[in-house]
Amino acid sequence: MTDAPRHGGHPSRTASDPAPRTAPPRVRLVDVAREAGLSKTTVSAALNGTGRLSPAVREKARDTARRMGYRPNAAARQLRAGRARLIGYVVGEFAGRPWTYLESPYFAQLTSATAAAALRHGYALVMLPAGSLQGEWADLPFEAVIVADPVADDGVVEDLLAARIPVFSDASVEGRAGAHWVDVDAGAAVRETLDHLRDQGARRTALVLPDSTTRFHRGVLTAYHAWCAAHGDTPRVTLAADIGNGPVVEAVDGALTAAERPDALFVVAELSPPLVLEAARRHGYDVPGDLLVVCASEETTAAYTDPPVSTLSLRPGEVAEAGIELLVAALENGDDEPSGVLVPTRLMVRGSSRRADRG
Amino acid sequence: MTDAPRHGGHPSRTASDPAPRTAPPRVRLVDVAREAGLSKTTVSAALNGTGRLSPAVREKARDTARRMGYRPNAAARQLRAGRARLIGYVVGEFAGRPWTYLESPYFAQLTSATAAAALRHGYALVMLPAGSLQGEWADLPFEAVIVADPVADDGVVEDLLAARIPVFSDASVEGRAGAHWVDVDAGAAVRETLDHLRDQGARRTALVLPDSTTRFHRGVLTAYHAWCAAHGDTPRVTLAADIGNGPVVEAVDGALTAAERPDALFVVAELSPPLVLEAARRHGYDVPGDLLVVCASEETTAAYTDPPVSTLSLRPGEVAEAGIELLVAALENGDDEPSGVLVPTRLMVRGSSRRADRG
DNA sequence: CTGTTAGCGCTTTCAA
DNA sequence: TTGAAAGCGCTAACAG
Repeated sequence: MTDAPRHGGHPSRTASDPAPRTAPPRVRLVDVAREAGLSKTTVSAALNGTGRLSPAVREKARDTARRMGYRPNAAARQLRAGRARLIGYVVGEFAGRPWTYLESPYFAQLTSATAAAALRHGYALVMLPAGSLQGEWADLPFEAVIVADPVADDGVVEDLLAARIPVFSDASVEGRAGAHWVDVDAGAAVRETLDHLRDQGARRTALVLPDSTTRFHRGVLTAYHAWCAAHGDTPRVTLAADIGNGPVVEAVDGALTAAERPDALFVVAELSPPLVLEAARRHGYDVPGDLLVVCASEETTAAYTDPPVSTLSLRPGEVAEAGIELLVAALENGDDEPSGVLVPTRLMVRGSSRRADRG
Repeated sequence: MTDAPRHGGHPSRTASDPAPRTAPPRVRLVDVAREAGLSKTTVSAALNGTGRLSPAVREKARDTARRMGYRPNAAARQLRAGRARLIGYVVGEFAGRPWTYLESPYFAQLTSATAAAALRHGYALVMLPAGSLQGEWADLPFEAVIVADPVADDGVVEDLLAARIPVFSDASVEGRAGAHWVDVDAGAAVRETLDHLRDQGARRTALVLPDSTTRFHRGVLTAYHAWCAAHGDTPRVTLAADIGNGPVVEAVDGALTAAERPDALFVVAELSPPLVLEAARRHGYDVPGDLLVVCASEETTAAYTDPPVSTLSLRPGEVAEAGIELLVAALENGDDEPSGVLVPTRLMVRGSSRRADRG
C-alpha cells in the first residue's frame, strides 16, 4: 500500500499539470490510526483526552501522532463543531482611513489586548479594515464581530445584526438583541479630570476634542458642558476638524490663542503629549505655571517630557479584557440577551497639572 | 414542511436543557435550494458563477439566497477546498513583551498594511502574540505564518518550517525551503543617511541602536561600521539596553554626553522624535546648529516639531504590500521554492538635518 | 474498552 | 440544462 487513495470529487492535479514541487499531503487522523494499528475513534479520543482508554493505548496514539507530525484539520473540526472560534475586529472611527487606527496608541493597545485576551480564550482575532462593509469579508466564519468605537452614522452594526452575527461594541448598542458592549465611563472621567484641574487652581479649563460622533467623544462633550454648568463656568471647546497630529495641533493652537486665555487645557484627542507642550511654549505659556495640561492619551512619551504630562488613561487593556470575557461568555451560552460592562478610567497626575503650591 | 430534520451525530440540545433563546439555525444551501425549487448543485453553481445555467435560473437562485440571508458556511468550503485562507502574523522582536509591538509606529503600520493587503487578496490575518510558541495556536488552520523581524535565537521559524507551515519573514530565512521573505535594504539606508549627514557638514555622527539581534538592526550596525571604516571615522555607537522610550532616551543621553561630543545623531530605535529634540536641548545642543538629527521612525510627530525632524522611513506599507504579493503568489502555486524581495527605504530630509548654509 | 458508521455543509464529477 | 451522490477530515452515537 504505497499511498492512501484520495478519490471523490476533489480538486486533483492532472498529469499534464506542471506540479511545482508541492509538499506531500498532510497527515490525517486515519494515517495516524493506520500507522498505530488503531482506529480513528481511538486516536481521536486519545488526542482529545475524551473517552475511556487504557493509558497505554492513549500513549501510543499520542506518540504516533507526534512522530508523524499530525496536526488536526481545523476546517473539519469547525465543520463538525459548527463553530469557527474566529472573531472579527473592526474599528468604527477612522472610517475614512481604513487602516490608520493602529497608529493611535489607544487603539494599538486596545487591539493587541483584545487579540491577546481572545487567544487566551481560544479565539483568533482577525483584523478588518475600519469602515468596511461586510462585502469584503462576509464569507469569513466569524462567530462575532467586535466594532470598536462606531460612529453614529455607521451602518456596520446594523448590517452585522441583520446578518445574525453577534456584535460586540460600545454602549451605543445597548439593549439590541445579539449586541453586547464594554464602555469606559466618560462622564466620570471628565468630572474627575475637571475636578482635579479646579483643585489645582484652574478656572478657565479649555477642552480640545475631535469633531467625532463616537459615543465616547459625545459623552465627554456632554459631561464637560454639564460640569461647566454646575460650576457656573463658560464652556471653552475647540473641535479638531480631523484626527491626526496636524489637525489636533491646529485645534490646540486655536484654544491657546482664544481671546480669553485659558489656564488649563484638557486634550481628549490623540495628540502626542510632547507636541502639546511645544504648542504651549510656542504661545508663551509656562506649564504648569500659567497653564495646566492633561491629555487623554496612552502614550508613554508623557512620562519623559519636561514637565511630564498628566494623562487620562482609558485603560484599553482592561476594556479589552472585560470585553472579551463578556463576549466569550455570551458566545459559549449561545446567548442573545444583550449585556454590558463599564470600565473605570485612570487619571495619572504628573507635573503638567500640579501646581507646586497646591496639594 | 415545518423544518428540515437535523439528525446525525451532532451536538444536539436535549429537552431538559434550559435552551437560552438561541438564534434559529443558519440558512443552508439546501434550504435555499428547497425554497427556490432547485437542487443544491444548481444553487451552488449559480452563486459561484460556475457551470452553465440559464440566466433565469441563476437569477432566481441568487434572489432566493439574498432574500433568505444565506451565507455560505466557510468551514465547509474550506474543508472542501483544503484551504483556509488564513494567515498568522507574529512579531519576533519584542519576544519578552508579547503585545507591545503595536505601540511602535513601524509595526503598527506594518501590521495594518499587512492585514489590508492580505484581505485584498482574500486572506484573513490573525494576530498572534510575539514570541509565542505554536502551542497556543497550533490548531488554527494557517496556510502560512508571517514572522516579522525574528530575533536570532528565536525558534519560531524552525518550528513552523518543521510543522510544514510556510513561513514568511525577513531575509534571515533566505534559502530555506518553504520560506519566503521581504526585507528593507538596511545597508543602502545607512549609507544614504550617513552620506547626507556628511554632506551637511557632520564629521562625528553617533549611532543609537537597540541591543537587538534582529536582522535589520544587525545590518544597520554592520553598514555603519563599514561606512566609518571607508571614511576613516571612529564609530560612535550607543546601544539601548531595551526598547521603549525610557531606555532609548537613556541611550541618547549617553551618546550626547560622550567625551567627544557628536555633531550628528542617527537614532535607529523607536524613540518619539520630539523626545530626541528635547534630549538635545537638555544637553545644550542647538538643532540643527550644533547637532544634526535623523531618526529612523514612522512617527508623524516628526513633521510638527521645531525644527521638524528628518526621518528615515522603512516604508512598512510597501514592505507589507510586496510581501503579501509574494506570499500569495507562492501559496497559490503551492510553491516551496524560496523567494524574496528587497524594498528601498526613504530618507525624508527636514529641518533637523539641514544646515542653512548648505545645499 | 474499542471499532464501525453517520453526517457537519459544501463543491464537483458524472449521469440523466 | 439540471440533479443525485460522493466525499473533504473530523467527532460522537452506538454496537460489539
